[in-house]
Amino acid sequence: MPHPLSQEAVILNEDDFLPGVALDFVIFGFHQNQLKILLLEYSNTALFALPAGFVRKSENLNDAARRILTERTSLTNIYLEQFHTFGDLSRHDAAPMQAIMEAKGITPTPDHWLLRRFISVGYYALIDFTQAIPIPDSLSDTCNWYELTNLPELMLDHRAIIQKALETLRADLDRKLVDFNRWASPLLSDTFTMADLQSLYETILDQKLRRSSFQRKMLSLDMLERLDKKYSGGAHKAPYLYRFIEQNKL
Amino acid sequence: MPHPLSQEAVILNEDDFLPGVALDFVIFGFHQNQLKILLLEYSNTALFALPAGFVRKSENLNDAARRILTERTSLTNIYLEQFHTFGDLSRHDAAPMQAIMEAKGITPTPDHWLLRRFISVGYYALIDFTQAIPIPDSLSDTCNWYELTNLPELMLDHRAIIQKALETLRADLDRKLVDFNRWASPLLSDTFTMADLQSLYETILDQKLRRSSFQRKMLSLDMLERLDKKYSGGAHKAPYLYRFIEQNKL
DNA sequence: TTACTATTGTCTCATTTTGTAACAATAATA
DNA sequence: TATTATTGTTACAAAATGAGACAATAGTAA
Repeated sequence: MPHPLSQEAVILNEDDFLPGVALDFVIFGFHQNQLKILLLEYSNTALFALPAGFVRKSENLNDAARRILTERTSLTNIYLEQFHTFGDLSRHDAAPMQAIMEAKGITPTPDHWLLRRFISVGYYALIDFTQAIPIPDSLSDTCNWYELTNLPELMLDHRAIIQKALETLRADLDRKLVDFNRWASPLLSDTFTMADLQSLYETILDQKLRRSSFQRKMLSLDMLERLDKKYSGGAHKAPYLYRFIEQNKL
Repeated sequence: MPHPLSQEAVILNEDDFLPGVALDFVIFGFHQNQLKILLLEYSNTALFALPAGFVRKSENLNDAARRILTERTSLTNIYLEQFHTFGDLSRHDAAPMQAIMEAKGITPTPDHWLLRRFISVGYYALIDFTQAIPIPDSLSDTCNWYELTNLPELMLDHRAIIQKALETLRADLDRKLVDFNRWASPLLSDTFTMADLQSLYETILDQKLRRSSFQRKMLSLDMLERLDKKYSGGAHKAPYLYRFIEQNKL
């Protein structure tokens, strides 16, 4: 059952959007040692695809990215980063989109604007996937989380786009972690333990980290504020809770 | 005097290109401790701008970038890197382009495609500016090198684009230096001394580096091949010459 | 109450990397 | 032959990181 909000988009009007430009999103969802990705599934086509959208004619590129991200996840104020723009001719294949539209009962003319070539600006986001309410777009049936290690068959070059996003996220992690607290990003809860943070790192980087080195490094970044202890009920010493220092305190 | 090649482009046809997408180029030129940038000047307008271009309908984005770069510099096989895509509404101002066209004797209709909004994909390149033969495009009078530390007034957000390109180049320098020898990039001559290489680094990073540390670091990267000494005629010990190790030897 | 266990915060020491300066080698010149 | 500027390398200090040990402690089991 498509989300009611998505109905209006069926009448997506070519004239409302910048021509030739699309946005593709690699939305990483983290929770308890799991890293997932938000994908759309199209009816009767067995095609999975990254969430995507277009730029309104009087809308900033980055604002369009935030708008679309909110439309798909129901979340606002999300950590969002542009990582690459894709423009190979091999990306252009009208067939999948045509199949998708026909599955929705639409018969596009051969020169329908959605079948034309697009340059695609790639963005990635990182959120807690339990916080989001995935909402399909007008042409898709489902919008769900899939494990990064076990992705279904994807449209066109979408797997390569995911790979590039993951590499960028991994390379940027230290530097961009500071930005997390600029946004009310629901990635970690407001307070968290050092083990929580380490688990986030280990899941994204897909490698074990040394506990003492990790703690030393994180504390040296001067971005964490130590709070009270957390009595978790576990049969062991209680860890401290931490919070990202607010921007105006830095 | 416009270059003869540029005449054909006056009849730049909207139908040949992808709509809505432009490419902007920050072409860094290095030579003997100087870092310059290639800029176009438009007739009777006192407007300077980055070289730019459009993507043909049956051309890869990156191929378009190479083509345009060659058109402006007459150089092929250049180290070229996409760094960001710009899409703010504030970038869209038809007035400068209208002034430029009118200075060329063209009176565009108000909805002329060149006056519309574009999303701009930014690329940077790094070459030896003595190797290039700058060629103006169809709308500009001159195409010349300007010192990075003393740039003229630029159109729109072009100064911010340069700043972003420079930050990216500086951050990528170590990692991307390896790519130099994939291309027959005329940045350093085929063989060079360690001092030459250090001078390149110091000019781009705009900071002095320690000689012994630099040498140690460069040699540890295992990308340089030591050749014979260079007897320069200077009253001092002759330095070794180096060359980037060819890809297939790595 | 008292062991016992799992986890935590911190410390120590070894290793590696980097910063800094010194040194001898040497190619031209005076 | 002495002098000078520059080079390649080494030596040592300082800093960063890797790897493990240790005591502290919150619960559980006896």
